[in-house]
Order: sequence, then structure tokens, then C-alpha cells
Amino acid sequence: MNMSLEGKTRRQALTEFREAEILAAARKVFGEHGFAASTIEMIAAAAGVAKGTLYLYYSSKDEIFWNALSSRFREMIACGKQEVDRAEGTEAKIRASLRVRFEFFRSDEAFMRMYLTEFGQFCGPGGLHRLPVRELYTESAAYLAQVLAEGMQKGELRPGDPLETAMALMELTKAVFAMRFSGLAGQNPEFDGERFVFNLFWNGVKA
Amino acid sequence: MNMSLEGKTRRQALTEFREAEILAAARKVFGEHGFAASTIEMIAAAAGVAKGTLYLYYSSKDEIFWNALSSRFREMIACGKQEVDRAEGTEAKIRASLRVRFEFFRSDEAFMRMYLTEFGQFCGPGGLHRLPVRELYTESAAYLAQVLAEGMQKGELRPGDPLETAMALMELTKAVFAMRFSGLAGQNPEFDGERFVFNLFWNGVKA
DNA sequence: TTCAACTGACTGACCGGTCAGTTATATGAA
DNA sequence: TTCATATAACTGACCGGTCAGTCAGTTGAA
Repeated sequence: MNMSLEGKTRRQALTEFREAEILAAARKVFGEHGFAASTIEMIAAAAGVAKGTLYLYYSSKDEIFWNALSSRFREMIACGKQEVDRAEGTEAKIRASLRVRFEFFRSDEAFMRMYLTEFGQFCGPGGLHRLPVRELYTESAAYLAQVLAEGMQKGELRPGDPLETAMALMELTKAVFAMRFSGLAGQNPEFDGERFVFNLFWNGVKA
Repeated sequence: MNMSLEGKTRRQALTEFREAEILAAARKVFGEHGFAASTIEMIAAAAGVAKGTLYLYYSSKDEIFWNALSSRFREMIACGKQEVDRAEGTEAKIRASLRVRFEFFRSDEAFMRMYLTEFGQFCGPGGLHRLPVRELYTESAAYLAQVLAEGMQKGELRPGDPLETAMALMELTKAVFAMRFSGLAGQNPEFDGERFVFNLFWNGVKA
């Protein structure tokens, strides 16, 4: 974080730093225990502040959750769009999109765990409709769907519903991380999740 | 339910019926609101009994949850195993396994919603490790993994980790239902989820 | 001295689980 | 069949613990 941009006082910079600290703590706690089992006090403790301080920055548990998840998620979407634009050709664009997602998840375990444990929940039929999680999810699928639609148009990909296919790829990625982190599968250190997902998505299982 | 089997009094039959009623109500409520947001009183109301009555049949909210989910899930596993055994050849076995899953989800929306909203959650890193959900999940993947392993052996399928691949298929199935029911995609009535999942899994997206 | 930042004891709502009391059903003697 | 008794099934007010959110008081930088 650049803490000395012109136009920002030391105070403002400290405030932003504190906000980022709180959100990082929130991701850690929410990722470890899930939304319901996480308490405001756990988050405050993880951030090294008192309970009341959180309410100087955010007005509710929901808002902390939403900011913790969406801020990082939006970074991931932006980065994904950029890399996809940079890549040439359908296959390379799909690989780029996968690479960004794997890198974000690998480099920020708290974020990944939070996404794994809570995102599906919130998007699903019983999800917290009070939060615009669905829009975020849709947005992250949309640019990938665009790539797939063009690939289908050109005849490089089998015809099908691009949005549905894009979401399937995202869910496949999620599944691989979920298996790894829940200890259900993918424990072999030689197992390359990114390669596995791409191969399955691109070629299927048939020999 | 056969309520007049020899050896069962009217009482016993009614008791079993009541138990089933409670579990069905539990699936409905848990599926609609998720575990944390569902209260014992909501379930009691849905079952048409008082709060205390639930505790005559089950000893805790956890136990109700576990019975509601696992009883139906085990039926699905048993049915899947049977159909897979009956089918001949790798492709037919995979199709059979998919068909059973789709049929169970389609025929019992409450169960499907409960599975969608809560299963991943419980298996995941932040999951309720106090419940043996993971074992159930592993078991449901294992027989499919067996089929895939044999297919790989025979050279009909690309080589790979069978368990990982089996779980990927299960997650793909889940994803399709989740999209449909969350209204995010797959809304076109002509969209055939079962066909979509099989094609993607079998052939991949590449033309 | 000023005041923004921070604190943590406190409040009120909520909910899982209990249990003393009520109702429904079965039994069997008259 | 009728009534008395026993017991199983059920009820819902209540209890204790938890936790999101508040606010009067404290701290420390400028």
C-alpha cells in the first residue's frame, strides 16, 4: 500500500490500512469457521482491535463479510479480464483465466477458504439474498462466457450454452480446491490441479 | 409405507411415519434456509408438531440434520450402485450413475436444495467435522471412481486420478442444479442438464 | 486543550434444549 | 359396551447461554 499519495493525510492512510487489516482478519476468520460460526469478537481479536472499533469502519457483520469477500473477488475478476484480453486465441484465454484463479487462491488461502465455504452457500437457493453476491458471481462468469461464445462461433469449441459452460469451469476449479483443502482427494503432491481442470474441461475423460 | 407389517403395532407404524414426516420437514426447512438460519421451531412448525416433540425422536439439531440428509443420501448411493452394476460398459455405467443422481434431485427438491446449500459447506475446510458427512461423500464417489479406474485400465478413458475425476463429475452435477435453482443460468427449458454434464465430462469443450 | 480514534462492559433479542403438565390411546375388569 | 387406570405421545412456557450491536468513558496525537 502506498501510504503517502498526495491528497492523503497520514490519518487517511492509517485509516485505509486499518480497513485492509480488518478485512484480512475477517477473511481469515470467515474462511476458517464459516459465516455463522464466526463472531464479531473473533474478527476483532484477529485484527488486534476491540469489538467496537469494527463498527467505526463497518456497520454490520454482513457488511464486513461482504467487503472482505467482494474486494478481493473484484481484484480477481479485474486481473482475470486483463490476462484474458492479453492472451491470444481461445485456448490461451481459457488457460489464462484458469491461471489467474489458481494464483489468487494459492496466494491467499484465507480468501480461498472463504470463497469455498461461503460463496456457493450465498449464491444458492438458500443464499443471503440481502447481499449482491450473485451479481459478482455472474460478472466473473460473463467475461469467460464471452470467450467461450467466440470459440463456439469460430467452430473451435463444441456448441453449447456459453454461460453455463463458463460456470461449470469455475465450479470445477472450486471443486479441485475444495477437495484438496478438505483432505478428500488431490493429496498427492504431484497432482496438478490447474492441469487437471484444464484437461478435463478441454478434452473430457474419453480416450 | 406399509403400516401393517406383522410384528409392527399401529403405534410403531405411526412412530415411523412421524419420524419420516419430521425428516421431510427438516429437509424442506434446511434446504430453504441453510443449517444456521433454520430453527428447531421452524422445523417443528413444518412438521406440524411442537418443539418438544422433535426431541422425543432426535436428540439435537445436529442429529435431525444428519438424519434428514444421510437417510436420503444413502438411498441415492444404494440406488446408484445398483444401476451402475446393472449397466454394461464404462460409458453406460457413467450415464447410469448420472441418471440416478439427476432423478433423485429432480424428484425431491427439498433434498436437492439441502444438498446444494449444505453439503459442500460441511465437507469443506470450515465444515462441521462433528458430523461424518465426509465419509458419506467419499463413499458416494468411491463406486464411481471404481468404474473410472477400470475404464482407464482398459484404455477407454484418459489416464488420471479416478477419485478426483469422480468427484469432479459429482461437483459438475451439483453445479448444474445450483445454477438452475439459484436462477443464475440454465433457465432455458430446453436446457438438458444431464446431457450437458455428460457431454462436458465425456468430450470436453474442444470441437 | 481538543477531538478523533478506540475500548469493552453492557443490553436485548434469539434459540437450542428441558420438563412439568396435558391429551390421546390402549388395556381390561365389570 | 362402559368406565377406570396406565402409559405413551405430545405440548409450549421457560431457562441459560450466546452474540450482534451500543455507548459512556479513555487514550493519545496534534
